[in-house]
Amino acid sequence: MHHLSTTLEDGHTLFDYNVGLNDIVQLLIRSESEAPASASMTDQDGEVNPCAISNCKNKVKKTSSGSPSQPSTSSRSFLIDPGIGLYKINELVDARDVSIGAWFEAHIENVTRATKGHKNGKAQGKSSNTYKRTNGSLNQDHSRENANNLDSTPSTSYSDCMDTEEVIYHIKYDEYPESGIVEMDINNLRPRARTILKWSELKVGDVVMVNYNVETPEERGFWFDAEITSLREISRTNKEVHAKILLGGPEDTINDCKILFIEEMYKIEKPGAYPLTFGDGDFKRKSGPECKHCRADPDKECRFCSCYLCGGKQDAHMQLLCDECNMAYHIYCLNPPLSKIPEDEDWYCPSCKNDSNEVVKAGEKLKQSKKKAKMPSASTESQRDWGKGMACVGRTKECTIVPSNHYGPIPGVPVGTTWKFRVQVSEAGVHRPHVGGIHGRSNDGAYSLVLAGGFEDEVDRGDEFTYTGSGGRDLSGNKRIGEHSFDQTLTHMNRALALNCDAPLDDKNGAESKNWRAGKPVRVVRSSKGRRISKYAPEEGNRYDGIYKVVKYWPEIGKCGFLVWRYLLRRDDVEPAPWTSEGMERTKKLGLSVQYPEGYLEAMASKEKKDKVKKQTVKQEPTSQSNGNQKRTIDDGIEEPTNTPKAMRMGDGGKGEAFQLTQEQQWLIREDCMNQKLWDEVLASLKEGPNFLKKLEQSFMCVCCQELVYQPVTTECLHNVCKSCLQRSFRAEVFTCPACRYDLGKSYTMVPNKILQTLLDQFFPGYSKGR
DNA sequence: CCATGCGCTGAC
DNA sequence: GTCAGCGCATGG
Repeated sequence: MHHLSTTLEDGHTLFDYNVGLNDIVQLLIRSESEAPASASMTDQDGEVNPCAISNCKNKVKKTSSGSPSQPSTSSRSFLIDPGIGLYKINELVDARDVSIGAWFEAHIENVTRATKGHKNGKAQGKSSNTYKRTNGSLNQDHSRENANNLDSTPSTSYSDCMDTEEVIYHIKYDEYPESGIVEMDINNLRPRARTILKWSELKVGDVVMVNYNVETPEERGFWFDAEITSLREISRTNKEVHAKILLGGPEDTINDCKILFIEEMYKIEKPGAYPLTFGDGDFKRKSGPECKHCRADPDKECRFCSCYLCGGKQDAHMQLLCDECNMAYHIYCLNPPLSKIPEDEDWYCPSCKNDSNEVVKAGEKLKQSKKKAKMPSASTESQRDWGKGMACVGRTKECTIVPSNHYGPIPGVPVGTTWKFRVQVSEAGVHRPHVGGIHGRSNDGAYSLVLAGGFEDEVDRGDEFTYTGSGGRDLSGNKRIGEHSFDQTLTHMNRALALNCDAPLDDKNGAESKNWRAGKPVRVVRSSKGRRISKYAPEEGNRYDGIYKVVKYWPEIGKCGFLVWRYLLRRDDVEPAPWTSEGMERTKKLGLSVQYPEGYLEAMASKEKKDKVKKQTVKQEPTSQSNGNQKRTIDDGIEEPTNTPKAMRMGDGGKGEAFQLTQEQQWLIREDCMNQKLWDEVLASLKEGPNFLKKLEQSFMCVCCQELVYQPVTTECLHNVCKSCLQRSFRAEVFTCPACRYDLGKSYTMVPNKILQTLLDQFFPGYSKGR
């Protein structure tokens, strides 16, 4: 059983929630109308003495059974719901010097668990009375007639309650000389708080009640006492608040929690010091002169009914109360004044009012972000829909089998693979930037580049080519490429590419490698745009041509008249180049052809068809409008294109060349006997060539992180989960298999499957980088 | 956050 | 055919 408790000033502990089913707890009740300072209420140990409550007998409400005579017993059991430790007394059935509706502090002192089905529980022998919860409030059950004879009929209702599925709590309080039955309205639990705080009043050191959105490593969704430790103003009505969450004893305190949201904010003062009449929600907009707080005493200052602007209490019916700060305002004191009370439910005073445009209402999407507002499109009146074509689309997929800083081939992407658009090349992970020519990191190296014939003075001999760095272009006017207008420097991507060369970096004269093959590998993509200077460029789209190495790099004055950094790259790949006869044969075998974005060809075909129709019958009205919201779709043509190009039917990957396993891989697969079934399935797709790797990736995907398993633990139930994912699960005290919920047991030892890890590292080189 | 960028397409 | 100028991904 987990206790969440709060220590009161008087040293008592309040259990705030999570009192378990059938728990028996001890409860002390004290009256707010009887000052706790009263000597009769506090004994020598400083204990609150509940006897004080029964001292006054002038307000007696008799039970339906009539007699208020009480057996002298030392304990009582009551039913309450778990809560904050404060319960509202709705009905008094015994002498209490309190008025109906007053708030009491209930002190849960001790919790013991009663066994379900145990008829009398621990309360047996002592008196016990139980209440059953119905309709969300506590109603005394049919044992009420036993109230005056509890000892003789100890809790017939107790067993009744046990038969129900309701959660029942027994609260026992000590040394109560006269039996009394207090009905508790558990739906109206209020925090032990006294003063409503508004943001402006909140100070470091205040203790407030918070619930739900508290960022703590513990569970959410409960009430906490939070002692404010820091405050930072974000706006007039919003603050970033950090607090110390007080769960229970000092060891249960969580020191620095960011409070995301304070549901209700009350300052907790001395327990029992303030009549708890606030928070009923009915003083938002007053209709009469009566104020709950000052009782409309004209001499009494009251922030709830004195106009914040004129200070007057008059014309209460013309006062508005701010929903945020609860301050009162005469409608005629406002600037501009209002002629009548607004119909609208919510009203915010001038200092709390927010721009309604900034408010995100239920069901609405977030308002345009700052980023969006800063975008060039926000400040032009251009009507062009940039999202319609391929000019400005975003990715729809992301390559995750290798990290973005992966050197070398992308597993499953053979040389010769061709994509129509650069964004697809990015999605495949072959060359990530949409626009840039070089992908790299200035302190690491370059991973890939695109040959697109941007510089006339570049030479391409297929297995060797010269390349020019980036920069030196005038990009004013929000361009992505532009005129050469200044010298390039060996920084950013230029520096990255230079680092690939197996020679110490020299940003003045350049450098040449002694052993060019020792340099870092660069994936090279040739674009059809390069055709103007190179016969090796593909006819259409962007083709992956394999791995090259940087042989040397040097600065020179280019044809453009400015200094450029030039690089010599040489091919170093076992896969044949696409333009060789061997390569062409392989391309054919693998069925590699230009890949188009999903739906692209259909859309193009349907657009062409429409254009024809338009041309032929100019008078005819267009049939449908294209959907501007659908990116990646030139047109939402539904009809099947009449002559779908061959490439479409090919799909991706293609078929033909079977995937070859090395001897070692075959042996390792046989050794991984726990995954034999999975391997059998995967090996069945060996003949599908590149699809084999896709199948492999699917079969060994971790159910937790949805990525290829890393340091896989093969469970007894034959599932593969990343060790770190499984550890996370165990930390959350979930000791079952994440895939099938098979109980692994708390003491399960996680042994990574090294054979599987070796295999996956071979098939997907570098995938574990950054994991 | 800001700077960079060998694409892409509708409008002219 | 030419060209302005956009979103987006990426690195720093």
